[in-house]
Amino acid sequence: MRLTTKGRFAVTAMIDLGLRQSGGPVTLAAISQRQQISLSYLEQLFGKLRRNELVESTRGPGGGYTLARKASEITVAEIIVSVDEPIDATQCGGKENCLGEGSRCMTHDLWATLNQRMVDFLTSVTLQKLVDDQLAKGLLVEEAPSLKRAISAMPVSQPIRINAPNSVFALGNAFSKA
Amino acid sequence: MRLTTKGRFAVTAMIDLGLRQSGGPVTLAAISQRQQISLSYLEQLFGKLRRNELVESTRGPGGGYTLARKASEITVAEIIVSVDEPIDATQCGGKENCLGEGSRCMTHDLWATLNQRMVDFLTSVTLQKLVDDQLAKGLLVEEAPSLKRAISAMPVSQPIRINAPNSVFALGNAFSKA
DNA sequence: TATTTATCCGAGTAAAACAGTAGGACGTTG
DNA sequence: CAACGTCCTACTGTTTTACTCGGATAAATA
Repeated sequence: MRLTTKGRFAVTAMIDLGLRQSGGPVTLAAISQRQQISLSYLEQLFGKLRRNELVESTRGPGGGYTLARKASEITVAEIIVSVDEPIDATQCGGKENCLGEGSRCMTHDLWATLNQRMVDFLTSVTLQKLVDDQLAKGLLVEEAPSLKRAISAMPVSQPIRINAPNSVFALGNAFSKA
Repeated sequence: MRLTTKGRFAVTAMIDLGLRQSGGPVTLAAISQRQQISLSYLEQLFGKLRRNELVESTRGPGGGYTLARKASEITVAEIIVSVDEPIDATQCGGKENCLGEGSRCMTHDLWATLNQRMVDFLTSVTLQKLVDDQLAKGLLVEEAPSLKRAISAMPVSQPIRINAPNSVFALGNAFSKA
């Protein structure tokens, strides 16, 4: 369970998808524009989401992505582990690297429990809930333009590059130090 | 709230300290040997722990570190934020960088809540509890040798270098993907 | 006073992960 | 076939992680 901007972007994009998929497949280009996430990056993320069977894709014109299941059956935890896939447990996984003794590495249980709490929480939050939250906030989802060619002359806002690993879970402001 | 091996080492070292401080100040060299953490690295960590007033130091021979408070009054959360100090919130902190609209960046509440849950949990765990857990596991804390010079000819086990960022919170095994 | 013990402290470093880009191949639709 | 849109691999710059190194400082002991 790792928590980075990658996971946040994935969740954000999935919300966007959940909000608009009623009108057929949603293109990454559209999500890219709305959410200010670079297209190539989205392609990476959705490749993983598709391989984890959270979304389905249809290619060619008119194509795009749709949710593979109902939004109420997709959890935030699933989204996050899909894109932020866990590297093989380098800690005290199976072997003894802490101290050869029979004792687990002292904090093992602590981290395991913490992780479980995080997973539990994120599992309890469905995509549907996040979508509803957005709708409740008065966000109005305008219909996708039926004219295919109406988009060409849009001012392409430059996506801002933030290149800061872990910039999400610098979530430390909740815990400022005196 | 960031979670790395640095935080884990700090907690581990603090447990070690909590277990042995009854016999006076504990040296980092001793912790280094017992917990297989490099001395220099420990110095870094304890520098932060001291500046955050979780430990106190006495210099010179016979010196070392002691807990600045009772172990029951030190939380794991404090230890972690001390060493893994939060970088300034690069997300959507105060300004609008998500989307200029009035809406917070869609997932803002989600991350804030998750973070709070993590903090709550880690705050609920005291160092005393972890120390007790270790004692309950039958770990026997041998007395520090009263002979000062009895240590010289010990086989110095080479600390293993693991240079793997985030290797702790690859805590993903609890959530393996089908 | 010299030596040993130990904490302090800043700078430096290799490897890794993060956040993204580049360039193209492949499949649909019109 | 051309436009569209997904697919895929590889590459890159930056930041962070996880350390090491060299020395300064302070306190006890010889």
